[in-house]
Amino acid sequence: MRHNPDVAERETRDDVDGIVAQWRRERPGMRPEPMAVFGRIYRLARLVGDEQERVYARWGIGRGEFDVLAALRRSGEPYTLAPKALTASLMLTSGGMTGRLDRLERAGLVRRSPDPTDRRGLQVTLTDTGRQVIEEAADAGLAVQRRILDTLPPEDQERLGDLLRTLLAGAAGGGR
Amino acid sequence: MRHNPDVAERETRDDVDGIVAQWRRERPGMRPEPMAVFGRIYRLARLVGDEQERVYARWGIGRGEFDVLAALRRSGEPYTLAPKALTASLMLTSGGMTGRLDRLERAGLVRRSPDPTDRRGLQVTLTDTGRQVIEEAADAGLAVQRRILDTLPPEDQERLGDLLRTLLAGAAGGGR
DNA sequence: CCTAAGTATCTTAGCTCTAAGATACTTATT
DNA sequence: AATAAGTATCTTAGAGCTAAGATACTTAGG
Repeated sequence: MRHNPDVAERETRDDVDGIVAQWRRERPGMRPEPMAVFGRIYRLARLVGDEQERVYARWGIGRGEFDVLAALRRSGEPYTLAPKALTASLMLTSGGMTGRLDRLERAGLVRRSPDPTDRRGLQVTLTDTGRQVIEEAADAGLAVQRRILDTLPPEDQERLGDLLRTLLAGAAGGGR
Repeated sequence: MRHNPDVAERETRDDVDGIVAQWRRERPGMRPEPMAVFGRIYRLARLVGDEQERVYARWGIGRGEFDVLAALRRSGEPYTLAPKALTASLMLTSGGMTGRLDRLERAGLVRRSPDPTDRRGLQVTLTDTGRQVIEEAADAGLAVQRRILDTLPPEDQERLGDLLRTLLAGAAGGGR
């Protein structure tokens, strides 16, 4: 089907184009064009996300743990944040964060200590091992992204980032 | 921060730009540019996906159930597919598909019947109610996508779809 | 035919998440 | 001070997924 000579002129059809065409055939008047964008966004998120997750497994962590370690590392010295801040920036419930921190602490990648200024609170700090793990895993995950992104020439990479920035602003702003 | 006059000239910074800048400050030489694309793809998938899910809830279904009903509806008359085919096209394990079909059958949206030509197999068929639900829910979900996509002018919408098609081909091809 | 290998579906155990709520501490009001 | 309201974290129950494997049927090879 993909190599049908009838469509050789525009050899850029993919599964998503097929789905859009099916809807058009089944329900004329539906105008399913937006699916061509969001269908691909969903598939890319899943495909690339799964591939990055397989890479992170080398260090014994999943995507969720990676995100926590990355937030701590990015925050700079002393690599310390409150669970509350992590919960907010990773858009997670407090229960989910408790679980991630339990796993990371058990693996020796973070340390929990009491907040000296507020006895309700905690501080979560990257251990030396944790810092080493996140730096190696982040480089490996980035290499996965770079290899896929290099399908596009540099000027298209930048143009794609710009279009997505605008779209994300529309989704984040309008969706409340 | 977003309305800091110092950055008024390029008033297009978002959270993802901030994350990229943090990595650059913390680890010079990391070249985190690909995150500007994939970070936004992940966020869009989550934000728009969650919003569509809230819409589907009006009909008592989640994203998973929606995808099954949509695959059946798109396939055309007689709206029948084998669980095996659904499992493959939705990239799900057989256990996950069993669960979705159980819920859909309990809700009266699909019917399971034996495959007349292969006694190992089943056929899953959309009920009349199921067909009505998927048509209404698909229109409502599409409206969510269209509202967000219309942040971009029509020519950018098309350009974005083309860039994503190329990127998805690179991810699906290279990732094996 | 008969056996071995293959295929389709369901079952079970374990994982991670959310939603709701409990606990413990802090801040604001009187 | 004393009380009420607010905040940070953890706990619990339930949903939906995957991985592994059980069951039942089909197909291929001798």
